[in-house]
Amino acid sequence: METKFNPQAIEKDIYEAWEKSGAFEAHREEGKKPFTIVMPPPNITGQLHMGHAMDCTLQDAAIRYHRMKGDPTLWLPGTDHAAIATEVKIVDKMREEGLTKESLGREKFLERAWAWKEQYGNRITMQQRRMGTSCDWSRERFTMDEGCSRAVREVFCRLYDKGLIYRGTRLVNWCPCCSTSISDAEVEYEEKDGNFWHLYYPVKETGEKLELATTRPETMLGDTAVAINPEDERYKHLHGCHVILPLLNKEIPIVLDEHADMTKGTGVVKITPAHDPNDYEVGQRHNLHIVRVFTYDGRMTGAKEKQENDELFASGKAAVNEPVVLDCGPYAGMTTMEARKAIVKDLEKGGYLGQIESLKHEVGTCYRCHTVVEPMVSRQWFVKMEPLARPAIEAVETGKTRFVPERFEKNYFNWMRNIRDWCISRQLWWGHRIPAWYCDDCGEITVARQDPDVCPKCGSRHLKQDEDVLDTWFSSALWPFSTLGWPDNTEDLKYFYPTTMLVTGYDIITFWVSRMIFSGIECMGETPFATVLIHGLVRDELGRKMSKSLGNGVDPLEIIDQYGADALRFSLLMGVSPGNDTRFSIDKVEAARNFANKIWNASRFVLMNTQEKVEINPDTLTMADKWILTRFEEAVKDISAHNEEGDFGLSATRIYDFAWSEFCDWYIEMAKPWLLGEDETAKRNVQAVLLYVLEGVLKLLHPFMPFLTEEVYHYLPGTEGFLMLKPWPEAGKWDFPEDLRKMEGIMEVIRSIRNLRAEMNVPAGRRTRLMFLPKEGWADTLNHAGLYFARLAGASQSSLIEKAADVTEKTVTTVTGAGTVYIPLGDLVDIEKELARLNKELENLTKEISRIEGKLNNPGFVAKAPEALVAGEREKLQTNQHKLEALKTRIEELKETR
RNA sequence: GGGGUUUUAGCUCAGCUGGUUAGAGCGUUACGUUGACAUCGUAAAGGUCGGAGGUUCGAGUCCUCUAAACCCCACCA
Repeated sequence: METKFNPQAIEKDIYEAWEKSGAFEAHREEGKKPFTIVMPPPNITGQLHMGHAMDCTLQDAAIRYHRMKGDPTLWLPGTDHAAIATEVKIVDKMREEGLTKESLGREKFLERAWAWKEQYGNRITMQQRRMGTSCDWSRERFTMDEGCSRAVREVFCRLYDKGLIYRGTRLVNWCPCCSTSISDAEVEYEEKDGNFWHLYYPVKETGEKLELATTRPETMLGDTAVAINPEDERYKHLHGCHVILPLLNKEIPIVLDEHADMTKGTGVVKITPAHDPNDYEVGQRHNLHIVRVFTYDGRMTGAKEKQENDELFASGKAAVNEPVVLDCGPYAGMTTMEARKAIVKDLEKGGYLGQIESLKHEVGTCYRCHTVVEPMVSRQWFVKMEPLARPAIEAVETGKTRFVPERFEKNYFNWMRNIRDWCISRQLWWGHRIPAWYCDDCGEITVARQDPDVCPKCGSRHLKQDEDVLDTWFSSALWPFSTLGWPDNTEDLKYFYPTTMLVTGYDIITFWVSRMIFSGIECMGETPFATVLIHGLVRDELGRKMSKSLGNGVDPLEIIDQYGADALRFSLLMGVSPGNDTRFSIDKVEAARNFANKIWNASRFVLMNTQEKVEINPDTLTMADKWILTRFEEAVKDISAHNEEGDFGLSATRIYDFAWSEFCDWYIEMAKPWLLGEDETAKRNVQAVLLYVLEGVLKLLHPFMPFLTEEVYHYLPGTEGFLMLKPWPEAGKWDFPEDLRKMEGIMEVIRSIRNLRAEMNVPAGRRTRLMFLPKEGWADTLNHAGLYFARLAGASQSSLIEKAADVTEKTVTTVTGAGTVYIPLGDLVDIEKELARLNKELENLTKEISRIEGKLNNPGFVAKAPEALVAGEREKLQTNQHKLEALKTRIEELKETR
């Protein structure tokens, strides 16, 4: 073994060996409860980032832990086609070549998209392999593969047949840049500077000027009413009147509606049903015309759009509330921002413009391209949410699905209880095409599992499939069961559904988690997972979100190349608590790398001293052996418990502390004298314990640092096969509380001596004699610890004395729970300094004693605190009183000698 | 407007159902290469746990109020 752990040299080989051997593959074992995770499928848009790395690490830790525990485990991987995100990327790339979607045509475009999927999908799975991901690649899926597509179509048809999917003309969020509708969840709000333009609309009947305010004057061409509150005293006289819409000179009604808030502005609102969600609803209530003035790519409509629209109406195929399109005349073809300027200017000219206030307001933007979204009335497909949301809410209320940490339930409920119908159609080409056909002859809509040849109503062959595709989340919503073979009732589906745990970030609870829950209940009759383990975001060193635009993203692969996958994984777990964001820093990675190296070298040490497998002989164990075995089992219990809870941050910290501080810094150091000594029994003892605990440490650490532990395991004598398939350590074999107590007493003595030596500036190389005046019950233990004092406390010789008076030389002293330690230091001892030091110790001790006494003299404490606690305090008091006595005696002695 | 998170050592963060003198890593200081490891060891300095009340024998931990930072949802014509 090399003196340094070199991850680059081993990771690739180990991963290939694992994968080739089939170690990742899931096996159904009837009668045993499986542990199942479906991996959140990364988008095929690019490459993995730190968020994926964390997601992946958490899942792999859970999977490896359960695999070692003997649960049949399935971790099902895959990728997501990410309709809009991928399409945007492909179009961008085409633009560089001077191509457009339209010039290429749908078919050619899709060819490109599949090629893209091939390239980037593979790149992602390669990256996942580098992370050490132990998922079952034989079951890898893609949201647009044949099976998933079949599931999508099946769900679409079922919901359609039940009336839960419908086509309707509604106001939707429209991204003019991506040129598609997007769902409510895909709108992000950003604060932007804007203005409040006050406008005057003349009242036809009275001639007065009605003042109102708007943030979007360019929509005024589409106004089909103004609203006032029915209760508003200021405008009672206007009930039933009309206003003349400036610029267009068009008469529109004044309607009475609650939406008009008397306390805001003038209490008058202009109503643009085609381009504002609230106005749309007002329009529905009052049966207003809907006039569309924007094109789908964000410009003002003109003669061309109007003509198309007129033709639609003429053909009789217009929807019930199909909007009318306005030819905006001089504004036609302008972008909305250009039109805004022009219209404001013209309003001013006409004397219709009042004051302009500036304000900040939240503006909806597209989550993909951050273009301001335009609410638009258009014909889309929707999922009726209310009936689906109800059981999904109940599933979480009743605990069938549990969020960890629990607080994220509130997010979920908040979203689900205020849910609106889900717009699922997208005006894109990359995705699952909507399985609906329109008959050119009779207008019948056919939704079918199999592509129809003829119209089932009129028998016509002139069928056209809907041009749109489905929202990418429609297929991801089915992921927990579509990937297991649904709609067929496969063996995998029967055995692994519902899955055990879903691991994901809090940012996609609404997008994804909620939709999987209602889809699972709807299609499978059962919630798709028992636990949702939520983690936070990985931020940069300054706490900022990692993003392309900031250029502060860190590529996981670069970190792996430099420090190894284990270091990266461990750094993403250490000190992380569930649901909270974490900052990525190279310092943490280095700390993790150092830890890996520490384990490597500890293993190297054990192996240099142990050539063959040695079994533990319980009869010959020393105090130190029993101590480490007991502490090991405590670590096993704690780590197992944290793993069960999905609290891997605590597990990682615990194994770090146990391995480094207790095993390396203490036990290995205490083992050295025995290994170098003559006593063969003692030597074998220590070898056995070293091997045993090391193997245990490797197992406990394996879920977090799989490569290192697997590699080292192979060097251990008497091992064969993969560590990843070995059983998880069990506690319950070793428990020596008495030796634990003694050992800790000795450790305190050693620490005190080291402390004293440092304080007295004793050169590290200078060995000194030690004399102990033991406290009752400790003589034997101290006597047997000579080797440890020699090794760990710089003792040349240690001996017991019976009374303080036996000390005849100049010494410094430290008082411990096990007794008083005298260190003859000759010339190094300055009596005055020593007295000052001891007096300070005395002071501290006195304070501590009075604190405990205060506690014990409190009748409430003695009466109400648990007995064990009170007893503990009493014992502590006693120990400290002993120390105090010893200290006082020592001070007196010193005073005499001066 | 509704909801949530965070606030603990110079920095990054742990601290489970309230119970030793509040911990770790990094950084700082001093000493140290004793054959596993300088990607190391030993020791030290550093915190009235954002503030104010309260509950309790006992509060970093529970409750109320409050301050600051951040996030989610809804809305702003």
